[in-house]
Amino acid sequence: MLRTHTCGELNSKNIGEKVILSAWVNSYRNLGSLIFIDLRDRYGITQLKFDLQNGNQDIAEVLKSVRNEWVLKIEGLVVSRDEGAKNSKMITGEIEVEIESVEVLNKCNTLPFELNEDKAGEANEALRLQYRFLDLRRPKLQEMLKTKDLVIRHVRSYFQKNNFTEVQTPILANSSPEGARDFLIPSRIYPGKFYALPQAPQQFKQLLMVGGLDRYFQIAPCFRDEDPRMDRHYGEFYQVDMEMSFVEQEDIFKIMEPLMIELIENFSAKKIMNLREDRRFKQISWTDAMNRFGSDKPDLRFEMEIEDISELLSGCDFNVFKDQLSSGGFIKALKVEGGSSFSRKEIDNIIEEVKKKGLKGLSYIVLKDGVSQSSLTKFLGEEMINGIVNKLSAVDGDIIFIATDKWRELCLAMGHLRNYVAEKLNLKDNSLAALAWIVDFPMYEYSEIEEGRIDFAHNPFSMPQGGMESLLNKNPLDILAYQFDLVFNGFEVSSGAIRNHNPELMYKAFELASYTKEEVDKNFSAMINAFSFGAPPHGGNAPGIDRILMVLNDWTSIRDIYAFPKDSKGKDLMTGAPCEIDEKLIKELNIKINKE
RNA sequence: GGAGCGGUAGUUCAGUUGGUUAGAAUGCCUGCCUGUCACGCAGGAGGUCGCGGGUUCGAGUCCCGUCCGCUCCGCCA
Repeated sequence: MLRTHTCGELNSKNIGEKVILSAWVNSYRNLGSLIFIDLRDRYGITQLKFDLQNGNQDIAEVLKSVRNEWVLKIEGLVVSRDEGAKNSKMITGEIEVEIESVEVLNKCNTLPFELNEDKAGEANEALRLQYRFLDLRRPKLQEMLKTKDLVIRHVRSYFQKNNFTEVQTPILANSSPEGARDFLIPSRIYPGKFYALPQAPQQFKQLLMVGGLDRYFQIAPCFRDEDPRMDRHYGEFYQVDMEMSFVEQEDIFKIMEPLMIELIENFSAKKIMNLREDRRFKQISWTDAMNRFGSDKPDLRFEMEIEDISELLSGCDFNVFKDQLSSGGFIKALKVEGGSSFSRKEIDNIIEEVKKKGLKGLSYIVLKDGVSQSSLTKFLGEEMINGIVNKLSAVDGDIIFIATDKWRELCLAMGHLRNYVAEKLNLKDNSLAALAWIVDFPMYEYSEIEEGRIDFAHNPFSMPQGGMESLLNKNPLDILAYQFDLVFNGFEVSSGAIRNHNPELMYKAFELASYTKEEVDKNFSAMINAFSFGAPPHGGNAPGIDRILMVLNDWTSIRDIYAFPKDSKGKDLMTGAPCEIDEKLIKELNIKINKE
């Protein structure tokens, strides 16, 4: 037998028992004639002791040679620690185990980095990734994997309770022309043809609705070959994918909201704010979010709203503003409470920061010692400056930032400014959870690739609000979609939509984005064909499980949420993937490698 | 593809205006130590300062190139 107990469960009730423990050496303290060894497993730490002077000398010799992270099996007697030798910080601190026999189950090389980050700081991530199996021994990562498991269990049981069926959709799927870059898999049986790993089970889950499943969910792997970000893991990630039939947008919200609240309450200490009176989530239209917060994923833990002052300055003589207004641009302002204390250098840094977003300049009004100072005064005059100050209800001690540009660029730049300043002023309070739905996304936008062309703003499969009538009569750029995101502390944690289930509507929707019927048939034949066999109205959404965990735990890197993450260039530093492949296999797949 | 920051002992980092033999903590090795719990004390080993070139009497430090990592932009409906 290798163990009778784990290292986290022995206490004063076990005093007098003979036990067997097998685990890792967390640390050892050789006092000369007495040795203490902390034995660690997933469950905790138990202190072992042995009298080197008076005890069995064979055992003493073994114990003296023991080093960190060796794997030991010991048999011993649970004894009470002397008063004063008890350790209240340890769960097992009332007792210790007197070693009666020891077996070294395995030794350990000198570690490539300190497992205890208190000793030399947390090691370089690349090194930790290379030795991920060691990194995983640290309590922090043990805790993460445990929490992730509990969250997924919670999600599963929630959907099962609500009559959803979990279905596994294919991993070997078709390449789709929309969206992200695909991972391709060459077909051996059909030379020159490829499978693609699904970017999301989007099409399959909609086909499940046509198949009458009514309520589907899956902890679904998704694959996208795009460069990573701190909140975006390279290559693969998991979504809680769900879809429902015979529902409107509100029905999806009503299923998702209690789940999100449960997750936050069960798996974080965050206090949920920003709820409506009826405990429902607030909804902000996309246009509103852009105008007020300069982002389609605003951080709502703090107020600080952007104000439009275009009208106020419509008669101004300042050429920069005048020109922008006359060519359809806007002027927006952001008040930062207490911002008058920013130094000249801090303000310069802030200006540099928003210039990264394409803004040509940023003006400001400082309200200090009862007067307003601004380089704009000589262009706008006292009266207009006062007008701006009044409109923003600014008081002494505040600073107002002002910028002008085309609407979209201006919104995003002001949003970046809002975020940057909030971080600087520590307004992002991690003890809070602010969620909201961003709704009414535009269906179409001007293409960024081709001048004048209209393209889908997001998902071509979303239902346009107003249906066929909108598609026929409205300016495409004014058509909204039943498409929504869930934002949580400034992160987009879910994205969803009511789908377009009507073939005629779908052809028309694609037509407005300059797709011919032939192109639609070619690329989306499975969907369109299925929808012409009595597809029910349906919709759903897909929260990113890793991103939610990241936000819940205030982790600053999504890689921390994976047992075996890729680095930011898509490499697995531990296994070496991706790697070169045997010539034979390549030949069999009928592909050629161009090694230029 | 572009930008910013970084790369010095096994690990985490410091290293001034270019100037003697490149330091600290921790880890590793040896010795001492009976109540430690991040044990303590004493000693020791350990460095191609990412790599290549250049400037200089002299380069970890300055310049050029290059590789690697992280973050951001592009990209990701």
